[in-house]
Amino acid sequence: MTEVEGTDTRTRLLEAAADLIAAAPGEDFSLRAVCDAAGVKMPTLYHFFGNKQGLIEAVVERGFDMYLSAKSSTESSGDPIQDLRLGWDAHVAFGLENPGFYTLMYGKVRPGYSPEAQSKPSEILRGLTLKAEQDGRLVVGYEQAAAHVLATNIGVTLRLIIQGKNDPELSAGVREGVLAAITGTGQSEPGDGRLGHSVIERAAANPGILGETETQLLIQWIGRLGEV
Amino acid sequence: MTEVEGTDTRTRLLEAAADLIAAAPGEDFSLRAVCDAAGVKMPTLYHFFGNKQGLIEAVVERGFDMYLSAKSSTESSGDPIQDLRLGWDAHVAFGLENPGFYTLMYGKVRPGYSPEAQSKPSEILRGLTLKAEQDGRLVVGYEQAAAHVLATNIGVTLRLIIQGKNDPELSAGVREGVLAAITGTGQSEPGDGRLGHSVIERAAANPGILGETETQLLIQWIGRLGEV
DNA sequence: TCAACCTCCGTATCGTTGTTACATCGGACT
DNA sequence: AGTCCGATGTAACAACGATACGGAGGTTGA
Repeated sequence: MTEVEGTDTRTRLLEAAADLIAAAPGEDFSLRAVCDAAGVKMPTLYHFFGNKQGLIEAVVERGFDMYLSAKSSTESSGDPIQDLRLGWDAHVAFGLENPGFYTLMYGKVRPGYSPEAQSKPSEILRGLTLKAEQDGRLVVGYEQAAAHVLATNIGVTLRLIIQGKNDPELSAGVREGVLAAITGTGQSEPGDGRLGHSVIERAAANPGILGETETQLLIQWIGRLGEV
Repeated sequence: MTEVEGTDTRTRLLEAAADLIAAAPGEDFSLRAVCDAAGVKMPTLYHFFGNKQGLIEAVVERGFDMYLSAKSSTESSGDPIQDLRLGWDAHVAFGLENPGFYTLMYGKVRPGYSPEAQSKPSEILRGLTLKAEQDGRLVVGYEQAAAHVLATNIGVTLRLIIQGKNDPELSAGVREGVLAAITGTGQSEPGDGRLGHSVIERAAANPGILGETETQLLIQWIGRLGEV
């Protein structure tokens, strides 16, 4: 810009690239456009990022940071399954709000290609399923459960991005189906250590029936029943 | 070329493009390479396909034909749910065997972009879920069920392509979870009168755990959950 | 102090890409 | 025979990613 530019060049390039990507999702943006927006020539960009892929990865990493900071603020209900639910919704919401970033992060499908930054959210997800497993809530291994959740969560989000409009019913439907599948809801025998899980799942899946506080209380009470 | 060329030029271009795409998934192939492989100059390609996108769409359409012919040969069990299962597996198998085609068909994620040829398989899918609905097998609308199946099926397939190796456990797990979700099997049905009985009995048997009023409230809430 | 050095950045250029204007050839129809 | 149209080639364009090269400015070390 003609104004003073307090931010350093690298950051300016990164933000310019992020803007262009957000404006036109996909990776079909021009490095020259990025340089123009940042008020710099191309070798400068190459100096900082090596090549286009380097710039994209830096942008993606930045996107994941945004995603994680947006996610970490809304994820700690105590109940791991409920955390999975919140994480699912946060994932979908981020994808719909930032389709440009999201398609770069999860929409690029090449065999063997998995951005470095993807590992962090996956780690968090596995942490949640591990906790759920330790609580005896899963009927499949925690890694299997995490893969199950991840694949479907991405699938739904990409689908929603493609069709442009959000579809809470689809997202919630798939989400509950997935959670039911990994928790074995409906197949649990009384007294097998998973007391009341179907009730909890059902209540949490439909917060409108009981209301948020009642649902939370219900989960808490059933937990106390199970402890004894 | 020097050899005889029985196939017509358009087909040769199509096959050359398909080969290049299959060799290096994605759409980052050169039109000149296609022309060289087909023994033709570029204006010929433009004469038949207009532009690169046109060529890609033609290749995609060809891919869908392959997919459908591979699918239709293994899909008629009479039972719509079982057909969905077979269709799911055929979908995954095709994606893993033809990642190049598949990523072009379903891996391209741009808001509002949906290849023409995609509508055919989606139509078939909706036909199956409609039949299932008419048979009274679904607990959600057939369109919702179809969207549910499609999003997860694509999600799993893309995931398997990315991680290179097949994972029948993941595919089957998600598949059964999805089918359970749309058919209602494995989940406690609304109004089946059994939701939370073990919880209620335990609470009623031990009024000291929650206290009288809480227990009463719990029973009431679970009743409301079951009514819906 | 001064020369070596490193970071940052511009000039100019290269090879490749998608795309198009224009010309050519050959068969089909009138 | 003449005209038209589909199919193909020649040549060129602009935009792209990438790179070789050089220079300005500050920092460092003897």
